[in-house]
Amino acid sequence: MNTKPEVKSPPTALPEGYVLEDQVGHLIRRAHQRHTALFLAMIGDAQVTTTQYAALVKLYEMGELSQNHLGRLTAMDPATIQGVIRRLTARKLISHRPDKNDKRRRCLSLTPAGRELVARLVANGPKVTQATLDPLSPDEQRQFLALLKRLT
Amino acid sequence: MNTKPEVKSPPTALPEGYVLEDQVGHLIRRAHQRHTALFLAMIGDAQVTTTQYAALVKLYEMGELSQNHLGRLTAMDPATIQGVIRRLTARKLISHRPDKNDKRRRCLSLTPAGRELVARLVANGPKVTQATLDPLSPDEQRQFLALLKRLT
DNA sequence: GCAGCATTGTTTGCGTACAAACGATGTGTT
DNA sequence: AACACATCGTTTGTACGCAAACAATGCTGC
Repeated sequence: MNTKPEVKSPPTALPEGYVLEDQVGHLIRRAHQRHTALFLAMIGDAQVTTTQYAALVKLYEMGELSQNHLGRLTAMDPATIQGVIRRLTARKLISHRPDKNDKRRRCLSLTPAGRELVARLVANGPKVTQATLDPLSPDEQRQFLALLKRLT
Repeated sequence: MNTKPEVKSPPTALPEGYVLEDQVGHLIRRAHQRHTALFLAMIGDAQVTTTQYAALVKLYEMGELSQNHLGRLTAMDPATIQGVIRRLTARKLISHRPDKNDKRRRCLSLTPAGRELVARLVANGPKVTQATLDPLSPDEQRQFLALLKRLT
């Protein structure tokens, strides 16, 4: 028993009522962790991450897109979307061809396998959303989503 | 003639009302991105990330902690907290000594420089929180935090 | 035409985030 | 004591996330 029972108050106290666990940033981070875990557990056997899923769904929805444009639509910067697309291309879920009018661009689109995968995974999308929001009542879920949407 | 001008509707439509941008996961991810950006811009000149800040504040508050224990208190798994502590130790903000009773443990604590830094940064903590929640009214902020807290 | 500026995509470097496997140590059971 | 099992911290490998710098290409104004 060498640990002193009272290590409680630091030399300088934290600001009144400042509790790390109650800070928005910390709560958002933990909610994000929880959602990611639920997603990976529920989305299906395919090894697809949340960001990969977002890219695939957006391509499914929009058809052909340039890489940076897709990144903007899914909130990924150019360096990040580059890696995501590289991995999905390596798995033959995405194909690309040069743009006719703009030699800088890569026109991205889903392969048949990619379309098939999205069609299969998207059925589980709402289930993941529901599981994430499960601790809240339907009314609270609507409130939460409305407020969260304004914080972006 | 196989070039179809209309790439609009995918071979199989997405589920009714399924909009990627409205999914909780996507919204939480973007809120997290926004908060991180605000934090880095507002927390001060010190090059400290959100997770490093969490570790430092928790050590300030609790005194001496083992590495994994600190990880649990800040929602980081052993592999993640290891990297965080390694970097903070390299910057001489954290020191460690072996535990007398348990040879597996590293007893972590803040150095004087670490305590000084926390005391300085923590003053900006509430400002970051406020900036993050700024789009909401005070009432909405309370609602949002109460709901968010239940999603963890 | 062309000079300046913007955009596209790439690379490097750093920092989370987590799964999986590992060696060392602690603990509880028999 | 010996065994099984849990916990502590580490390492490796993969995947975001972003800053910064870069070359290639496009665009706009003069």
